[in-house]
Amino acid sequence: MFRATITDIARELGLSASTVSRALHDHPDISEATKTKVKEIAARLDYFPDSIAQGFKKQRTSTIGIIVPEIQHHFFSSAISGIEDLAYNAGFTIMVCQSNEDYEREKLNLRAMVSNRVAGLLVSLSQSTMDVSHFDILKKRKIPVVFFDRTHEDLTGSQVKVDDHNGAYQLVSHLIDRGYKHIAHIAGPSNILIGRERECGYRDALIDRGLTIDESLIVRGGYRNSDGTHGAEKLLALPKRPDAIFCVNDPVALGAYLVIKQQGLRIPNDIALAGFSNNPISALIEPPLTTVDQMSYDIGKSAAALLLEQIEKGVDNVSPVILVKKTKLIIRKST
Amino acid sequence: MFRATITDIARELGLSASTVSRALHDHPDISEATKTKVKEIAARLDYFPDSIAQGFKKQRTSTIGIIVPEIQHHFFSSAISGIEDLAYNAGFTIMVCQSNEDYEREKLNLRAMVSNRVAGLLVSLSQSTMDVSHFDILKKRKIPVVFFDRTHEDLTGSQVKVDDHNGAYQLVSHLIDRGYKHIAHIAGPSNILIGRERECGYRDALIDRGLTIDESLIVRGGYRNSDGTHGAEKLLALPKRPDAIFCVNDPVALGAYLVIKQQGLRIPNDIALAGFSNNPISALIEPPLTTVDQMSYDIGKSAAALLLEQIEKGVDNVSPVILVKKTKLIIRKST
DNA sequence: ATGAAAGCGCTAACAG
DNA sequence: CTGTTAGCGCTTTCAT
Repeated sequence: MFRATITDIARELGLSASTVSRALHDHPDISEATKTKVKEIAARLDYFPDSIAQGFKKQRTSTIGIIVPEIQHHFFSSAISGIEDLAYNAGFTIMVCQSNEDYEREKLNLRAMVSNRVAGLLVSLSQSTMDVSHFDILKKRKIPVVFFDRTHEDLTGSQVKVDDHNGAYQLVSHLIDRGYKHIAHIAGPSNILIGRERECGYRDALIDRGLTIDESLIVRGGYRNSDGTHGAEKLLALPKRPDAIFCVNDPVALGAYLVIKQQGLRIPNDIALAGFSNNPISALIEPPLTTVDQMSYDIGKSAAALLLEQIEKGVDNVSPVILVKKTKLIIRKST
Repeated sequence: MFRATITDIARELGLSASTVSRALHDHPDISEATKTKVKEIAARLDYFPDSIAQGFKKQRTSTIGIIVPEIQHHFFSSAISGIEDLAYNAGFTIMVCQSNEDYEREKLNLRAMVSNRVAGLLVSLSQSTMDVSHFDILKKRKIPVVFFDRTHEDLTGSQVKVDDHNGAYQLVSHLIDRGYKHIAHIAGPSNILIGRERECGYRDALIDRGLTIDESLIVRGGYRNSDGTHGAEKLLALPKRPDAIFCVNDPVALGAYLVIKQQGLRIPNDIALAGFSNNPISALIEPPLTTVDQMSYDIGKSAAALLLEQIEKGVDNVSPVILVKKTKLIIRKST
């Protein structure tokens, strides 16, 4: 039940705590001789720094906070994995909260993060977040933040996302090329940019190819499985059934997939289906799903890299950027 | 750039910091009048406690540490989600590290957790962890810990897992009932208990039903997708091909699934396939996979509940338990 | 019912 | 090259 502190090492060697601290940090002022001695004793006593004490003193920890809607959503768990890998290599640990798509919980998560003096924050918004002013506190406290994937137009910090508009545009163009004429869209909520941009890509593709937009073919929901189920049920009940459905993301597409199968319809013969995100599961269903690769792991890594830069250089010395990654259309048998 | 502290509130009211601290914590000594005043000012100044300072003072934070092999594995991300939900309700936040199945990284993760003075730790071992003595530090520091899913026989703390032996036994019995005679097993590494117990369940089921065990039908690997691929390749190249394969978990089964499909074999007609964990993906492939439900989210919640109890009552006042959850056999078309 | 004071472990002026 | 000192925000014992 003994925990070695810097003072223990100092006492052992008849040095001061500050010298030991400096030696441990390879401060140039300290002689090689003492550095060696200090490190020797440190190793012998199995000393390792108390991150909490350091964080307290320095007013900032080596922890990166992450707020996502749902941890178990593949896109996010994969992004978190990318963040963790990068953070680990930079000597940071991650603290994760999930908003469960709930605005109030997102606000509390944010407080917890600030309260824990995270060095920086990585955020993907909940689908129910309309107002983003709670993030103002970060600017006030000079806490670096990078938003990824689920962003909002009123946000001022850096952002990392894929080119949602273009990804959707390409996908819908592909559907048109295949000869589909009545292409429906199960859209996301309009407060979150990715939802709006994917819908916009969908609309623009139709318009550019001379097709008319039928508003009854656009149903709006959230980003979850169940939203796909409900959306598909509505669409399939339409008097003139669509011949293709483009879903705002893969979880929604999978929800739709189940409904289509249940109703005994064949994909793509009776109705084509496409998603967005390229979850691993989409390659394995039968038929495999056409989708847009969103490079979740890379998005996580890029967002973390941007954040680390801000942490290192100071939030005031880095101007916010919006990093837009290219998507890749993955054509499979569902279209 | 102003952050209200307890001292600010104290100054504002002409009180001492200690009184304010007590008022904020609803200490019985403090009069209702001052409590009200303090809370009023606290709200006005948008005060909220500095968790780091609290943790520093109290020698323990309100953070629960989690170490898992891979965050993006559905079983783990789902368990983490369960942990986070429970932790959130109890006023804790979670800190997550992934070992990437690497023993050395697991050791460093552990240090980071201790260094961050987590209130308690939830651990699932990496597949390369043979020796678990690095966890001794937790006992020395009296840090509560609960191991879940991937455990090891030398571990002393509490554990939460499913009845792996029975789950495998039931599954293999089902295969025998179906008439399969040459049932192969792609097994996990033997250092981790779940691997050994699932294998044991497999062996016992065969023996109890009077079938002989053919060691050449047992191939050993890890817990990842690629292990399933390699395992299946070996098994399918055998002179006498097995008529069924039971895989140590769903990711491995999916790796095997791809190989079987690639080789043009039909499931289950040419060869049956079964997994373990009931990843959502396993219900959606064609044919859907027979598997064993492992209730990942619940395992996470139960482990977290056990941990919180230890944190609350003190690690010395709770005797370690091993919680074994019942599994549920999910029979689908792949068998 | 409230205050004074000490201290958790570490770092960083400032001083020598 | 090394030591002294102060203090980060909070809790808690001991006074009053």
